[in-house]
Amino acid sequence: MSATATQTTILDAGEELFAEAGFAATSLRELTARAGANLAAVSYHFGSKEGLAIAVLKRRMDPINAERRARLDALPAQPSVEAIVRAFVEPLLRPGVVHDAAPVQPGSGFCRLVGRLMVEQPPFLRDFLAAQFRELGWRFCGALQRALPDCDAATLWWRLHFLVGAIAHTLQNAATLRHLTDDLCRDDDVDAVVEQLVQFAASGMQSKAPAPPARRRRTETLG
Amino acid sequence: MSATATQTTILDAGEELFAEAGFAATSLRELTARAGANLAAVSYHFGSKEGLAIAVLKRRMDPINAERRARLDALPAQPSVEAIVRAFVEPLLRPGVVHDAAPVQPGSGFCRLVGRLMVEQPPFLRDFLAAQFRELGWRFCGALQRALPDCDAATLWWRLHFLVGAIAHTLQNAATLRHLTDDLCRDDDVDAVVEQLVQFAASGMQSKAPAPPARRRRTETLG
DNA sequence: GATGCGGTCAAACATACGTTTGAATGTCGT
DNA sequence: ACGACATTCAAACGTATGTTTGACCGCATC
Repeated sequence: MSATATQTTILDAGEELFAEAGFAATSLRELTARAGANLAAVSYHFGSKEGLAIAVLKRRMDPINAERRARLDALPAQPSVEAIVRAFVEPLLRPGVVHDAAPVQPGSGFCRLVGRLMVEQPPFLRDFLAAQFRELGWRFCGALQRALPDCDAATLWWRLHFLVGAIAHTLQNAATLRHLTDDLCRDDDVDAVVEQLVQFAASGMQSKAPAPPARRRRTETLG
Repeated sequence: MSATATQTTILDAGEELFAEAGFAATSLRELTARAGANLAAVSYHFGSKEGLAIAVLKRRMDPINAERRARLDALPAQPSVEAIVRAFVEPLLRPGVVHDAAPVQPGSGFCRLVGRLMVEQPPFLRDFLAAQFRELGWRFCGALQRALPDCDAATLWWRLHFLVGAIAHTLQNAATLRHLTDDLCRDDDVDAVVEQLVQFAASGMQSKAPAPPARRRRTETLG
C-alpha cells in the first residue's frame, strides 16, 4: 500500500515542524493545520504522535544510510580519510535522496530535523536511532581504522561521534551562526559548508590518538 | 537579596530535568516535586517557566564564560592552537566552577543542560544564548586567527561552531555512544574524553582552509 | 502584642494537549 | 446502481499544562 497524499503532506509538515520546534513543542493541531489535514488523520495513519515521528525519520533515514553504505563500498582499496568522511557527510547534507515525489533539499526540513532529533532524542526514539546507526557506525569505524592503523577503535568512535555532533549542530543552527557573525558565515552556500565540515573533520580524524591520562579521575559519567 | 534555599533547589531540579528531557517536555509539577517545593514557587521566584530556564542557564554560564575569558587572557604571547582550544573546552567540561554551594561536577545536570539547550534553542532563548556567546566567540576567533594567520575569520568561526556542536553532542549523548560501542567508549573518564575532544578539535582547527568551490549552488539556506 | 511582609501552600483557573468517536464522504469493483 | 471499504471530518473526551488566587505562616520591627 503506497502512501496517500494525506500521509505525505502530514509527513512533510512533521519534518518541518519537528525540525523547527522539536518533538515535544509541536502540537498535532498546528501540524495538521499546516498539512491541510484533519487532526484525526495522524492517529488514523500513524497510530500516534510518536508513530508519526518515527515514520518521518524512517522515510528519509533509510535511503540516506543506504547511500552512505553504497558510497563506503564504492571507495577505492586504500581510500583517503577525507574520502571516508565525505562518504559519511555528503549523503546527509547534499540533495539527491528522493522519497516519493519529494527530494531532500539541502535546506529542507529533514536536514534540520535530523540535527534536532539526533540531539533531542526523546526516550521513545533512542532505541530506534541507536539501531539505525549502530551497524553503519561500525562500518565507518572499520574503514577509518584501515586508513589510520595507529588509532584504536575507541578513539575513532569518539571522533565519529564528534563529527555527528558537528553535523547536527550545523544543520540546526547555521542560521544562528550567520547572525552571530554578522553574515560573515553564510549558510546559503551548501557546498562551502560541506567543504568546511569535511576539511575540519578529516583533519581531526588524522590527529594522533591521545595518550591515556596518567591518573584516572574518580568515576563520574559525563552524560 | 541572596537566593533562598527554595530558589536553589528549584534551579538544581531545573538543571537536572531540562537536561534530561528538554524544556518543553519538562512539567513544572514534576520539577517542583523533585525540588520539594510548591508548584507556585516557580512563578513567584522566577516569573514563569521561561524565566526559570533563563535563570538556570545564567547561574552557570556567567562563571564559565568568565573562566574562559580568564584562561584566554592568561595564555602566552604565541599560544598553541591546542592551548586555545583547551581554554574553550575545559571550563565547560571540567569541574571547578562554583555557584552558591553547588560546584559544577563533570557529570552534573548542567553539563548536559548546555548540551541540550545549546541545540534545542527554544525561541525565547535564542537571543539570550546569542548574546552570551557573541563576544566570547569573537575573542576566541581572534586568538585562533593570530595562531593561524593563513585562515580567514569565517573558516575559524565555522570550526568554532563545529566544536560547539561536538561538545554539545558529547555532553548529551556520551551514554548513547557507550551503549552503541558495547562499552568500548566509556563516558566515566572525563579526562580521557576531554583529551579526545581537544586532540580532535585542535587538529581540525589547523587544517588548511578549504578553497571556495568553483560554482555556487543556487541559494538555499541550510538551517 | 500588633503590624507589615516575604514566603509558602492547597486549590482553582483557563487553556491546550493527544486521542477517540461516530457519522459523513468518497471511491472502488461488480 | 449498489454495497464495501477506506478515508475524512467535526465534535467531544479525559487529562495535563502553566499560571493565578487568596488564605496562612514565621518573623522581624515598631
